Amino acid sequence: MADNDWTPPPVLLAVDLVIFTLRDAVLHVLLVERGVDPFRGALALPGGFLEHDREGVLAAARRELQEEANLDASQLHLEQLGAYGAPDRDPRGRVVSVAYLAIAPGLPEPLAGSDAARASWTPVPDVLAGRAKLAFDHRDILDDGLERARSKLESSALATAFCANTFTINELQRVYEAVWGVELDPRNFYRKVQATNDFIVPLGNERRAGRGRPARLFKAGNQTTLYPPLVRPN
Amino acid sequence: MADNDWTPPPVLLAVDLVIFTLRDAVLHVLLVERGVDPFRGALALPGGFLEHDREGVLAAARRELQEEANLDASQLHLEQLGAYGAPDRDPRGRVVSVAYLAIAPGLPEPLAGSDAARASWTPVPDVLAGRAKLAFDHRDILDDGLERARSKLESSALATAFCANTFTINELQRVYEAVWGVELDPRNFYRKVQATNDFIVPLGNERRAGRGRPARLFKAGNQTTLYPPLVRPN
DNA sequence: TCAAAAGTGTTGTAACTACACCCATGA
DNA sequence: TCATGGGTGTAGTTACAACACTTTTGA
Repeated sequence: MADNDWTPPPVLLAVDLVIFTLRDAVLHVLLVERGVDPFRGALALPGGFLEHDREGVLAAARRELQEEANLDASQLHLEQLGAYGAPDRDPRGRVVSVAYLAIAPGLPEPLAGSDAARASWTPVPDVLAGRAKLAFDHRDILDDGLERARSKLESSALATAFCANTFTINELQRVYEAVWGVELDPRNFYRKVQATNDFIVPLGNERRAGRGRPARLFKAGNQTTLYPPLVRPN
Repeated sequence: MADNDWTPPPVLLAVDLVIFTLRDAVLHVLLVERGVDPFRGALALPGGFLEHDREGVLAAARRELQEEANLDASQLHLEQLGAYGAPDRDPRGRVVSVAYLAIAPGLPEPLAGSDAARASWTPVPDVLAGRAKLAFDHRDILDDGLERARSKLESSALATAFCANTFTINELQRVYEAVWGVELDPRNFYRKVQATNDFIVPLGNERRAGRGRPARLFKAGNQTTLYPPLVRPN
């Protein structure tokens, strides 16, 4: 912190959100179509500026989550990714953005709510393959968010944030497979997640899904760190 | 990114640095004594405001590293920790700070250079035990920086950033012990670091240190990720 | 009775902890 | 010749990938 009376240049502060969910066993990210220049018509991460100078950065992230995605931050996993402050990242002027990573369970309906009209779930593989171009440096932010999610699946119980209140072990496995982009052995996965103390807790009832043996239902346990970790292949 | 023409409130943007080094096998952090209110006389992380509105956040971190610590950023490990944006974190007004973690090799002299006069290396255990109080939310930032360093020692070659160009395996072990706050078995450590491909490379020569068998000298290899990781006990 | 999904057993191996032991040096 | 620190050998253990196998269901 500078110790003199010189006044530093103000910058505009924004928050951007990387919101992941799983839809049909594919990882999706919420993107909005921009209605104004720059990058009019391009896709961008949802986000916005701080509303007033008493609003905390985390509070702004929660507000945008509600406004742009109609999601309740208190029900979701939300963590900071970092600040993006390259001087030329926004052609309009000096904007520094603090990015957040949010994880939502798969939702039956795409989205509802006023501001969320332009928002849509986009398959992450489409973005990675370059089939969906992002505005500003949002591709970098998305890459960082994806890497954060991938690495936190290894050592934390983050995967349960992708699931509904109750889920089967197979559903949990699909989370790992979609985020990591790999296939896992269901038999080894089955034992590994159950061996980790209080990662998932059985509910006693089962779910019949057409054919095959019914799967036991689980809910998320209280454990936040996974020991031993589930290490991704490669 | 908001799509309207309303002008958001500007905030002041600062950078703060968590600079770690090892001195006499104890982890130290660089702290400066504040010369002005608020928190006059208290200790704080080195840092400062953005100098002009074309200065990138990373560039500001590098500049502060040079000005306040007389350290050359191109020689050091420097990575972003995150943004600290609680609305009441600075009593002077709305200041959002982007924190960086820097790792410096143990230096023979404390520090030299004009602005660095008030800066001094403080033992991290003193801060953790509450024997050195920090201004603002700098204690939180320090905690986050320490946790980041601890976890990156596990899976990256960060430990070599604490060492001089050439070092012995024992010196590398002291890095792990100081940062993790544990004791490690030197015989297992010896093999583990050498088994990791291109983590450290032997130089062929040795160092005599008074008594005992001379130790082989190594330099950092090109490997950045450690596989298998060195996992900390507990 | 067959396909599909859930769940169990077992083998071989990588990587680790713990500790006994030997080597090279200065005092 | 002893203390000190460098370096090697090895037994017991944990965790895991790979895959054969059994169980339970719907069609």
